[in-house]
Amino acid sequence: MESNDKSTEEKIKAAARKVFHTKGFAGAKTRDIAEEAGINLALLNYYFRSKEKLFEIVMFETMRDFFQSLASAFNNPETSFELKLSLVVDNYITLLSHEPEIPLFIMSEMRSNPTLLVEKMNIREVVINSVFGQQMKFMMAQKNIPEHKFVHLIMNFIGLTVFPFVARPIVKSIGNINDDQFNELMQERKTLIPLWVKAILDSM
Amino acid sequence: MESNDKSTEEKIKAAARKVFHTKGFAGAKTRDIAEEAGINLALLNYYFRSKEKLFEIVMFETMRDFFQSLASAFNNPETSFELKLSLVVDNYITLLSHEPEIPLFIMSEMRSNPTLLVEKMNIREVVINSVFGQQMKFMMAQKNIPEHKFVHLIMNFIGLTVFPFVARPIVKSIGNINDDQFNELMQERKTLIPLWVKAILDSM
DNA sequence: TTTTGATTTAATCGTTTGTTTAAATCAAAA
DNA sequence: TTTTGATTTAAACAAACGATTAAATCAAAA
Repeated sequence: MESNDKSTEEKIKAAARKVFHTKGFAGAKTRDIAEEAGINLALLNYYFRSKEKLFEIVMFETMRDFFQSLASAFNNPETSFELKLSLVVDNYITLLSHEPEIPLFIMSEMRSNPTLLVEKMNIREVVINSVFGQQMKFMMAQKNIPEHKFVHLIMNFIGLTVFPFVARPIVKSIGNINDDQFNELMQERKTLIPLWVKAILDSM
Repeated sequence: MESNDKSTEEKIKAAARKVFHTKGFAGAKTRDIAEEAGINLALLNYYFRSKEKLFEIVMFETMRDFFQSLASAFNNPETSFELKLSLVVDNYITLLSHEPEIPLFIMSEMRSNPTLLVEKMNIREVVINSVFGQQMKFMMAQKNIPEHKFVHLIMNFIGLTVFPFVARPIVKSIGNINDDQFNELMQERKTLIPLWVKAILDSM
């Protein structure tokens, strides 16, 4: 009973994750999720009280997946700034190669829910107070780069990594490539992005 | 009569643009649009046949705005590669400072409509066959940069420019800044991004 | 076996939402 | 002024959708 419980609940959650990620909250219909999970519509409301409740769970777990790999890699005190850079890029591209819809999903839903989601997991703390953040500020001080450029560099770093997944249809069109070739390009970026970030740093 | 026609039709289209841009197709309700336009609900179907039809018009005009400034700047044969780079970045950041929701809107709707929209305005032609594209390939040849890196460079260039607007809530949170300060940062990027792109090119 | 509580289903309810209809209003032409 | 056609509105329809209900099923405990 218990094992089947978990299985059904997980099955619904996995289906909800898939449908919410690809269609967004407003575009996802409870009947779509039920069909995707292979269950009756009423089961969805039996396990989770409502569409909203189910969505909150999916959103929370998605953001956890998305920011947790960042946070853990950012706070390893053993590794150098350069190594952490490579590790984070590697983690992200690996994660997004399996679930490429995550960034667009998060950004889209944030536009409807501007403050609430950002505050829940306070990204500012994760980024600024992390070992990585401190190492980066130290390096900027060494190179006489003004403090306010910190945000620019974070934007560049995350943008170079995440943007291709957000703009995947356009990228595939411009490069005239399929999904496999797109993933190959992203694998290449694991080594290229750290080089580019360093080049940007040196140019400032 | 005629002048009032146009005025009402434009008023509806402007309202639709605003609501579609911020809520997406599925999240936008025809009643929201009617209220935003200050008109009766039935008027929407009187001027435009349906929600879908109205959406198609908004989407077409939005993509035209978004890619046309690109295309025209890309195909000026007078300007050098470096100057074109600066002009395109400047155009884009100016446009997006006024309508920051456009990129997220386009990307979100593409996920529901993968092929149709990309094919309509064939971005590949605009980018690859443009003077800018040819100048870039020439420069890459001079620097012995392998051809397949072309897509990487385009991703970097557009990503550095567009991504901050897509991730605006997160950027504002990380930088602990308000909308005005965000726009200031974007103004700075008008001069910074061309420098960074050159730094990236030199590192390859 | 019978009982009990959890799980699953079919059917339906009430609201939202896109669209239509029929009538009212208005501005210009006759 | 009357007429005509375009414009606008109030009201309602029909389908989609989120949620609930009541009954059926099933697995384990008594």
